[in-house]
Amino acid sequence: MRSVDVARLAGVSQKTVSRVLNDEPYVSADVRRRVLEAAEQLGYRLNNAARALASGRTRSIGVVALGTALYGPASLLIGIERAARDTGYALRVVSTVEGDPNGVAGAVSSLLDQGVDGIVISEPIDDGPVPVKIDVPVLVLGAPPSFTAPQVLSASVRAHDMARAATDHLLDLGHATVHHVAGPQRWFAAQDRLDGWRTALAARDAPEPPVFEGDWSADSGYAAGRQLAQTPGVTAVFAANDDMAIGLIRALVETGRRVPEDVSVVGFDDVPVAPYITPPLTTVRQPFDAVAREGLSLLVHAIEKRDLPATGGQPVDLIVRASTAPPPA
Amino acid sequence: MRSVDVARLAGVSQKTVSRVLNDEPYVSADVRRRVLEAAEQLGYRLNNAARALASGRTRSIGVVALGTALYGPASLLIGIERAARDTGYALRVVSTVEGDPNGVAGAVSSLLDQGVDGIVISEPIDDGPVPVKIDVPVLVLGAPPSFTAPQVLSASVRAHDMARAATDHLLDLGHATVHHVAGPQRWFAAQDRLDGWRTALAARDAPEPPVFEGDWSADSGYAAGRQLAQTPGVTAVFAANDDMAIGLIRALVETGRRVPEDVSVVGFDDVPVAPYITPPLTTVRQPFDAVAREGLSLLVHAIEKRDLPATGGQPVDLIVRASTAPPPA
DNA sequence: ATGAAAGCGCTAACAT
DNA sequence: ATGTTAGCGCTTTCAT
Repeated sequence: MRSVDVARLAGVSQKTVSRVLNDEPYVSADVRRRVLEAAEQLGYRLNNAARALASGRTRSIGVVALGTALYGPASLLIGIERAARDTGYALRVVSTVEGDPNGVAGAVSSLLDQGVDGIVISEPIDDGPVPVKIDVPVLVLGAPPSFTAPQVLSASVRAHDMARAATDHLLDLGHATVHHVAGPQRWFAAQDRLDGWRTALAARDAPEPPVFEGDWSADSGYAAGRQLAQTPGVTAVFAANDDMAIGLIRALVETGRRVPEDVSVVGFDDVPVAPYITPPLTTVRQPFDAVAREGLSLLVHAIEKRDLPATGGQPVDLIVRASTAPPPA
Repeated sequence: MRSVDVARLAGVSQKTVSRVLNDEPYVSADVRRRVLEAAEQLGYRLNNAARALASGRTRSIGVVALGTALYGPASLLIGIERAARDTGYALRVVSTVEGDPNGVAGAVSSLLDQGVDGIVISEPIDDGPVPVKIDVPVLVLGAPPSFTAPQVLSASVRAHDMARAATDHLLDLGHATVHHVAGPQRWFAAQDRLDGWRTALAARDAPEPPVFEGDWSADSGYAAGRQLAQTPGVTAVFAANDDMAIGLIRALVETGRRVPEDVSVVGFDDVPVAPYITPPLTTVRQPFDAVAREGLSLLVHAIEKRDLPATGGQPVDLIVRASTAPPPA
């Protein structure tokens, strides 16, 4: 079934059907109603391929996501989906696998093959340059813009500020310094958090202890914890995500350290179980939805060159629970 | 740029370019090489909209996902993406929001508007009938087939068997019965787990205690735990997911019950932090990737009417850690 | 306010 | 093994 069938039934031209279905002006109310009725009756849907071919626009946005169910990336993806839906764009998703040599470049290329009006690269890993010629606007969420494209937009997830707030919280409590269990440094997200931590320490002239680099897993947090437990003078640790914080706490407790009496721990993300582990975890919550909305409105603006909605910066959301306390006397 | 440009550069007809780029037979090696070179040199990509329009196939699969970052749904989505990619289909994602009156029907409709060759409905919520005429094959993951479509396939996530194994484990340990903290019963996934639990109890003639219904959150598990703590005779609890199990354990511990000495707890999912909470959680691991691969190969088969790869059933993966033990004497 | 005609860039069907 | 000819079902452009 095609729009001509609808046209015939409504007694108008095919073009008029097109006008009505695209909400174009200059259609009389009566004709509009008749067309809508005919379409309804026929169960007609516009053919998207034909639309895309004729107009050169696909009305879709491609997302390069990380192929992981980790809370942060997964939440951001959900946020992007919601935001995209609100803008009227469909979503095409490709994910990159860690260690894939093609990485982001391959993912972007596959989106370009599919045809998209814009691309979102969600918290990419630092894979080196992306050697793909991109001719649509690109939004990079949570990484420095480093792509070859006519328009590269970026929206910050403000991980730096949040990491700084987490570290400051510990410093405010009286700790002489704060240790850091970092995420894998190939991730920009991990780099940002480490930088924020570093900035906070520097601002107070606190010594910067060596960093433990994990891989986001509770497993790696646990390993870091075993080492930290043997390191003298550790009274406060900032972990780059909650999972590592949880592994860390487990290691600390197993080796006889009390949390928070002996060692304070702060996580990052505020995963849903954070309030229910022992002890309830102090952490910082990322405004995924706000970041996604803000970023997508930039992207859609770039695609359509339309008016840009104002965006208010999000406050950093530090959630103090029971895993942090002043240092032991 | 169009394929004719490539054809001109390679000195062949446009159709030959089409042949080469679609890996069709009857092209000489030499011509193939020349075409590929010309395409490469021009940075040419096939126009997907034109392809779709001409062929009637979009080479894409639509997914109706749940708009949540919960570990289970998120993992399944990742699995679907990976599996789809392996089959050569692009992915279009729409998510349903809990409580959306349009629900699955709206999501499916939007996929149909976009144009997809097949649809995957991932662990849907029981929203009642889906009043959409679907003319492409539909794969339903983890729910009874209840859609109007020419071909409804379904792949089981085997939650029933897994719930049964979890319950059996507790019964094997000597517990007289097992309490259940269920997921929201509007979710088929929650219904399945409850059924599996019920089946296990019935098979041993164990009494079936009243069920606590949570909402998957640690929060609701905690609430159930506070109540369970006041219920006499509770020595074993099976929670429908790990998050609820974690909240549950917290409540139990807060009210002076030891886990597992007084009360054993089994979760469901094997979230990454499960080994690191206190006590390490006994749980059952879902084979998301296998389910997704199996389901998608069914779907692709239905789309292409091609040979169906053999699929081996997945064994139930019960992971016994420290949260379960025999009942107190 | 509405319509007619001309593509959009491919694939399908049919030559050769 | 390669080329030719028609569409696919819309939107665009230009009339009216």
